[in-house]
Amino acid sequence: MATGRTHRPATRSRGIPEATVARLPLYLRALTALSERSVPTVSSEELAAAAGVNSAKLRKDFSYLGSYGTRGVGYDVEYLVYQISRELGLTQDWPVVIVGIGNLGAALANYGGFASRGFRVAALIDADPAMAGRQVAGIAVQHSDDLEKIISDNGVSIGVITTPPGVAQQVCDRLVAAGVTSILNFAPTVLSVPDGVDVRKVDLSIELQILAFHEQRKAGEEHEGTAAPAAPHHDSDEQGPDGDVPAVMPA
Amino acid sequence: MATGRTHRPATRSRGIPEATVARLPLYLRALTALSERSVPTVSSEELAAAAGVNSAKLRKDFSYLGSYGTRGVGYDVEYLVYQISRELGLTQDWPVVIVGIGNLGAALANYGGFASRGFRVAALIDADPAMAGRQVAGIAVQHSDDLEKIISDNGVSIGVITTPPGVAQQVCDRLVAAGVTSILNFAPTVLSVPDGVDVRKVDLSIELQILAFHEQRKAGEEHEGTAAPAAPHHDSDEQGPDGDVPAVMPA
DNA sequence: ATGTCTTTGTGAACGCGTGCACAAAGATGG
DNA sequence: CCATCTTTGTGCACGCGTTCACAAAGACAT
Repeated sequence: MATGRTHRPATRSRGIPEATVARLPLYLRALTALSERSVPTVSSEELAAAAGVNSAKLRKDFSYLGSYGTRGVGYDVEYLVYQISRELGLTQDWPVVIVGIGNLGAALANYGGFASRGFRVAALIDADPAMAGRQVAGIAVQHSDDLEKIISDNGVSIGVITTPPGVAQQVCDRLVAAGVTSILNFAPTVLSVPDGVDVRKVDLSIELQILAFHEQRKAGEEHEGTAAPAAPHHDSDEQGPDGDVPAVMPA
Repeated sequence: MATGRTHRPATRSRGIPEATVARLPLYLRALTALSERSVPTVSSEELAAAAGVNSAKLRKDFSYLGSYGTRGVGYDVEYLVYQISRELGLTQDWPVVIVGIGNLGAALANYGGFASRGFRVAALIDADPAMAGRQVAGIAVQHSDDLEKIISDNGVSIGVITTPPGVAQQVCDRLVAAGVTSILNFAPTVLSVPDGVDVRKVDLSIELQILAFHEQRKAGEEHEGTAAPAAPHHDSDEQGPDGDVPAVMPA
């Protein structure tokens, strides 16, 4: 995970724990791979190994969905694929808009994972007039002036923000006002949204810093010297005011 | 968040809880913004609001680092920036390699967040001979034949994998064998690594599916009809064998 | 110096998530 | 029909993370 985790605090939606929901896509991916190899059934042990989790955890996760297994045999792959897909809401079509077509936005637009599994890129939106009309991943980029109309015309409820951090909150506000209730945020900003709107963030910078922490732990542990100076040197090299950086997010 | 979270199971490194480590980058970002506005001190309440967390949680987090605040006043911004940076290991230089220079790899190479905060893109690596020598973000792409040499010559310990999922495990194995001990994985694959190697994954597809789950919950709840058919229709539209997709990850 | 006011640091309780370990259930063979 | 074997589903205990609530600590004014 990426990931960060900023959405519903501790609300368990209809008995399915949040931690379980976060693992269902993992199971689904492993099951889809088995399905493509025409494997009919799979045991919790095998599937758990494929998904990289504990088998007891997997069984408990599935128990929240219902009793879909057969003791002594395992789980029917096709049936489970369908059940999980349905539970995750992937049997319906989810139109998605991407706002901010820089390097990252373009990469996501080209991302094959959108097309499969019910997600469909309904529109690409950018504030730069020079971008409007250009084709990215076979889709014409539209200007952000038309954001509200695009959202309502397409019935979009999921938005992806890949803008510079300085404008992320404004974009978010407009998306929410237009009817979007789920946001995937790639900009390094804390978004504030009204109740009922889910935000998940993906933050490369944070992931790297967490890795660096553990890396330092692994490498260090012998030379615990170098006391802290009283006047720290403020290590960011002052690369201009925040909020007007290229297209992908700065630290 | 993002991300998913697959690294150290429950090991608390020297008393700092994993959950706290994951929030330190958030605090650091908020503090850096304050620092740029020359704000001298900040209270736990203000800083918590800026970072989007509970103030009690923030105070407890900081208490693991030591007593850096002043009662009745708050925290010294500059001092705290330094302390957190040091704790996260950001006062040293971390050379990073990116393997797989497709759309996403290129986007990350251009990502400003690398340059600041101690991270430096030491090399870009791709398996395609046609890519070798081309400049991406001002850095020459090198062929993956030289992966081991690049790692050891630059003393790289952090690797970023943005390859198609079919080759992610091989790339991972080679990175680890060459000395990399922290991996940020963007490929939708479960990587298996030996003990002592940290893996964090960022998975767009999983994040979207989690959003879809909650979105379905919000929208539904009234028409709980449409019983499950016995023979599910296997909704992925069979877009070819897994493992040979463009450059960014499929579902 | 003393009192008041603000804000930190933390003890304690609670809830969620994880993993063990086993009983129940069904398949399979004789 | 019965015995055996495999695998699920889950009760239970434990540990981590979160939050409340308050005592301790310092700033500041008088």
